[in-house]
Amino acid sequence: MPSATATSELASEFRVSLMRLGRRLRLERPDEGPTPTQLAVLGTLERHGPMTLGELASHEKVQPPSMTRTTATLVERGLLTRVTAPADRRQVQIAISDAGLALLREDRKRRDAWLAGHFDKLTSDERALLHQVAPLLDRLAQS
Amino acid sequence: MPSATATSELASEFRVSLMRLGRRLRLERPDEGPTPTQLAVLGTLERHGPMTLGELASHEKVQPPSMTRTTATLVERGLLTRVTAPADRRQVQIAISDAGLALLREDRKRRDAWLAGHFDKLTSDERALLHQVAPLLDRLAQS
DNA sequence: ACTAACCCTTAGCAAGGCTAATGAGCTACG
DNA sequence: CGTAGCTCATTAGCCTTGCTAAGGGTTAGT
Repeated sequence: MPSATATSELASEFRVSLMRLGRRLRLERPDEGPTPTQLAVLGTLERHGPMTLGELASHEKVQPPSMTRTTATLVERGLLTRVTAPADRRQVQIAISDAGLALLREDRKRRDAWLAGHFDKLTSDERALLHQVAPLLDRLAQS
Repeated sequence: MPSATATSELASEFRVSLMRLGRRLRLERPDEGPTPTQLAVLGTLERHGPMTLGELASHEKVQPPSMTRTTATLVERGLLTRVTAPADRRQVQIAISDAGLALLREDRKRRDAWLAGHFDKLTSDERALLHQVAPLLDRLAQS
């Protein structure tokens, strides 16, 4: 049974570790390729299909203006398509384009290289741990 | 035995989840209090004791100029002390001040409130999972 | 038909990464 | 010694990516 202190301590260390790994991952970005934020958007659209800008924003835990800008960049590069929703013309439907899909797949091989590389060095127990923890992170992010 | 695809997929989803939770955590910041970056620095200094700016930067996975700026802000607010190292006067010793310690402790209660709060809602298995995974994240960040 | 609510965008700000170039201090070697 | 070169930190300046506030177009409700 964890004491209150232990829980708070866990929360604190966990958060710091999270941030460090986030920064470390950011370092792996090649200069040409998409940024982590952009990649997250592409990945989400690939996994969940087209959605409105607002849905996408709330999914990614950012405010709509931030998503407007992020998607604008990606549309400019032809990686997303963006059409006014026919049913409700206030909304904008965002979808990943073929070019986006291609880039995503090609990029993933390279992008996740070191992470996957290091994953390979983990024991299978540790890998299983990460596998279990990913949805948990999402549940925390949702709450 | 995980296939190459599964490993890469795990890496990818894990990364996206990581980013989302990071953003979600960022939202919890009160307007007055220290930012996540600042808090990470304070926490690291509390846990590991005084160190030079360079050590701190490499510990936190940022470049020295970034750490110069971050610490400058914190020194200005009296949360860190900063003295030229006597042995090597190029170096700067950074330490957390009493005010910094006080703020850190007081703030942790509040800051980690929702995370700890949600931790409390997890099963103890899940909590154990997070406990195991924090050092793992650090190992990945180090590599 | 008017008003209210909603979705997105525009404008502008802050935090916090980065690189490149500079300054100050140490070290090693002729 | 003295100087040439390295190392640590800083300065200057850039970019991304969060945010809020305010505004425009669209829809829905009375």
